[in-house]
Amino acid sequence: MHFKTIIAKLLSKEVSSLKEKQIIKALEIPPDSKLGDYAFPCFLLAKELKKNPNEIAKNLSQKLKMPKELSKAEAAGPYLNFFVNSTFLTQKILTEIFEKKENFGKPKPENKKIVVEYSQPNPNKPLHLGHLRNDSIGMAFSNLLEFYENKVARVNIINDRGIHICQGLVAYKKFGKNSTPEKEKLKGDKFAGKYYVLFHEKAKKDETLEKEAQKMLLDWERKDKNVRALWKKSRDWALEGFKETYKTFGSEFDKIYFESDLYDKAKPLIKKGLKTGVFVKDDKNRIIADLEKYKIPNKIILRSDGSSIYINQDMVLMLKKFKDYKFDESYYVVASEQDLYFKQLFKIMDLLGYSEAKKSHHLSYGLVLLPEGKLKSREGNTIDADDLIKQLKNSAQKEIIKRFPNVKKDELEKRALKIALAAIKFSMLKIDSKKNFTFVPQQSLSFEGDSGPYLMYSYARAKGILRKASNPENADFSLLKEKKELEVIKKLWHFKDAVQKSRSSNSMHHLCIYLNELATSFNSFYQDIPVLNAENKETVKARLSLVKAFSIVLKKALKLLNVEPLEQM
RNA sequence: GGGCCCGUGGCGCAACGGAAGCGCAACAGCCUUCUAAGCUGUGGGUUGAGGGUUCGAAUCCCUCCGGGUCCGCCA
Repeated sequence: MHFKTIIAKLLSKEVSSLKEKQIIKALEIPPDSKLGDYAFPCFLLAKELKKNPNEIAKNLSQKLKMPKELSKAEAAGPYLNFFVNSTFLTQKILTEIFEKKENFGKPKPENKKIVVEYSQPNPNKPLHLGHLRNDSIGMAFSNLLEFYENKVARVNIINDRGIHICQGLVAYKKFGKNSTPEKEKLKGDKFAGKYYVLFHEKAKKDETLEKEAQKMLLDWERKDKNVRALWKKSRDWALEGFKETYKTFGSEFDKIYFESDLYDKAKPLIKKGLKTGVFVKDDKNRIIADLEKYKIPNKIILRSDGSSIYINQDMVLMLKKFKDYKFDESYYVVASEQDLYFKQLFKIMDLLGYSEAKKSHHLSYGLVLLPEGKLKSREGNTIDADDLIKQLKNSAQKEIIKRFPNVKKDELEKRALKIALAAIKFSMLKIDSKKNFTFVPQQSLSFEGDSGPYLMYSYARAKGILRKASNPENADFSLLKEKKELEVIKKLWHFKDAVQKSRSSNSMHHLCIYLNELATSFNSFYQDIPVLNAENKETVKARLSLVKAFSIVLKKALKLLNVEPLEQM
């Protein structure tokens, strides 16, 4: 039985006016665990009892008789604070962890099919800091959904069509001299990006370039052989580059969709919309979705010349995803700039009669900013994903060499990369996803304090102890009575709450903040309480069990965040 | 002009309507004992401003101020 239910049963005997359910709802978790594990706010009874809450709390604390699961109830001002029986809790939590292992803290299974779309790179620009936040969220959220026993499809969409693509191609054709990424020793996405930037430099002085790009777009749509061949070559270069970064960063996809396959397949949808009056022709001969009656700005669906608008491909893609995965839920991990766009997309598809729309959710996250302002790749005010990873990896290497001067080169590389990625991912996930993220290098890249490496370090310390001992069998958990031991156990107990908070708010920061608290409690324990040198063998075994339990939960949680822990660092 | 989001100690961030916390930075300590990427302590906040609702507001409502973002025959 859950502790809340036990407390509610206990209280409802004394407080006839409140039903058990109401009490369960009213129970809170005190801000500091020193105050208690659960709190009942006695304001709720003040009116009907005509007493002040402090008095009520005091009276109740004297009257209540504790069952075995609880140790005491203490009045603290207007709150009646309950303490769980720590021996009971320790036994329960540790037993559960060893039984369930990485399934400890698993919430009630949802058993749904879910599609998560994220990353959405642009083939004319290398991946940057914004993608790293996007991918971090997309991967971690997908992992979380899998923990709920959902079948998750991670998908990506490449916007490989349109005038911006042709701009890069024009520049390449004119100035590229049939060069290749190999010849210039550039990663494919960097190579493609170079010509896109070059186009905009040259186009400032030469207006014919823009016209050439427009002409190329028409040729592309006509499926001109030469244009298509060039286009495909360039796109594949970019994709090769992305693939490399994804592999390094740990972004994985079950499927990659291409806008070029989708953009012109919306005709039936548009026909349907016109027939049902969802779409109308406006005075400029454009087809628009009339959304004003829903207090959403109208959306253009087709240009006056009949050519496609970006949203066409997303309309098609939603149905394609459903065809491919029969999803119960579909998430779009896209920055908050596009809040309105997704409102429009979902409304339009809903009006067209597709129930997929109601299953679709925009997982909107705040922009990534630099202290000096917004990222603007065209103006060079950007942070390249590969560069950032490399830079962090270098500083991680330096730290490792300080500690292990004789570490082998490949081991050094491996560890440094994992530490670098942990730093990046954690710094991006620990902030409420709807909030803007200000990237302050000195802080975001820190290996200290509230950071990914801090968590890994705690894990490595735990593993360090476990390596030096044999597996603790038949430990007597009741020997764990130290305050610092109990603090860790209580944190382990709260793992599930953190998972559920992250799920219900669509933000991984709850889990991150929890993990930092968990690791802090462990480090404090580590500092004060000897494990291998405890006073007797039985205590050694009990403490080893605690260390092991901690390592199991932390490892699982890090994996949810898509952070790979190190056994040694 | 309208919509959405945000405003919490110097900086970056937490806080189911309930008892303002964490990390950097600053200052003072702790390595002959399981990894000091750590631990312990000190200082620092009328939660942008003003009203309202409530026993109780950082949190909900209104007004204002500041910042971001969107409102394209761009993607």
